[in-house]
Amino acid sequence: MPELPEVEVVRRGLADHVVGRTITQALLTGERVARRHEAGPADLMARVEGATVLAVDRRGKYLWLVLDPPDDDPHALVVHLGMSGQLLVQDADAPREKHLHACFDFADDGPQLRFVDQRTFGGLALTPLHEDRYGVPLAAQDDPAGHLHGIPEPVLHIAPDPLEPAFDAAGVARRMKAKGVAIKRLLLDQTVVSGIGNIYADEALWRAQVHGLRPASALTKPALGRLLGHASEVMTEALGQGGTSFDALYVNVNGASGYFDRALAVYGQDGLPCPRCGSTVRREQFMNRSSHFCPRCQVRPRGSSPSGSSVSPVSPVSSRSSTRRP
DNA sequence: AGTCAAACCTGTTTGC
DNA sequence: TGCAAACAGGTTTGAC
Repeated sequence: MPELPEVEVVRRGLADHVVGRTITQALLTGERVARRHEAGPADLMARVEGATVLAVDRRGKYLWLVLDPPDDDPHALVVHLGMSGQLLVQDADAPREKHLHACFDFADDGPQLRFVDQRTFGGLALTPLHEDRYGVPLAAQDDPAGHLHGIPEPVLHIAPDPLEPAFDAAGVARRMKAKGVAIKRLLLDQTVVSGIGNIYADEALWRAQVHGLRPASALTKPALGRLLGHASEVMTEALGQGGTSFDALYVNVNGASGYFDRALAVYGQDGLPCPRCGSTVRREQFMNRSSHFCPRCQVRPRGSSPSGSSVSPVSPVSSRSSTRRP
């Protein structure tokens, strides 16, 4: 479940279902799921045994279980869902998923935590926590339980996401303004701002009426600030709908889908009318991925092919075409 | 340094 | 109908 709202849905599910529980056994299948864990899957399995889950934190698309291990050396179990990863809370006797790669049992004999991943771009790693470069304190004073927070090693290079207190929109806008690269590239660059993927990049650009190929330096700082505001807003709205899912691959810890796909303006809507002006939404390849945009609301920068002089005015419409999902 | 394509995978949809 | 190609929410790597 890739982008920020979907990962946050999972984080909340884990906070409800695994915090406070003690792991009695971990079972990882194959080498690949722990390929980012230097010491290998056997080491990971051995070291989480007996650990209690203190909290579940997230930055961008990364999430991690803060562990209180028996040897008192604070660590986090970092999870990235990749393109198709799922964390599921399942009864121990529930059938084994086809792409199950990791399974955690708890001392209370309650439901298991399972990591299921069809495409195996996701994975698990056990790493120490570090002081944040961006302002999250290693020991969170405002945590009533006194739990250790901070940022795990594989997440240190990731910038804050728009939904966390450490996010500095003006600072990000300033950094973007200094670059001559396409604005969509920066929205997707997790070291500039994290959590935004292909869906919410396209939706934020549409809301801001900016074409993704526009050089960031050609936008004003206020315009960049507005774009980041739209990104934050669209992801908050998606979170309120349980995230975006087109199929059963993107589900919460209970296996349920979110509903934000019904509210998408451009992503996956090629050939359908723009909800704002009625022009036909286009899909084009740029940056090696599909980009969806309204050719009228989002003016292509000069010089980018195909030459964009063929945009004809279309009278505004007040409601969506019937070809859209009702 | 910055940009691009390829690589990592499996499954589904689309096109001939 | 069958088969192949294209495509999918992400990140990292290495080659220019």
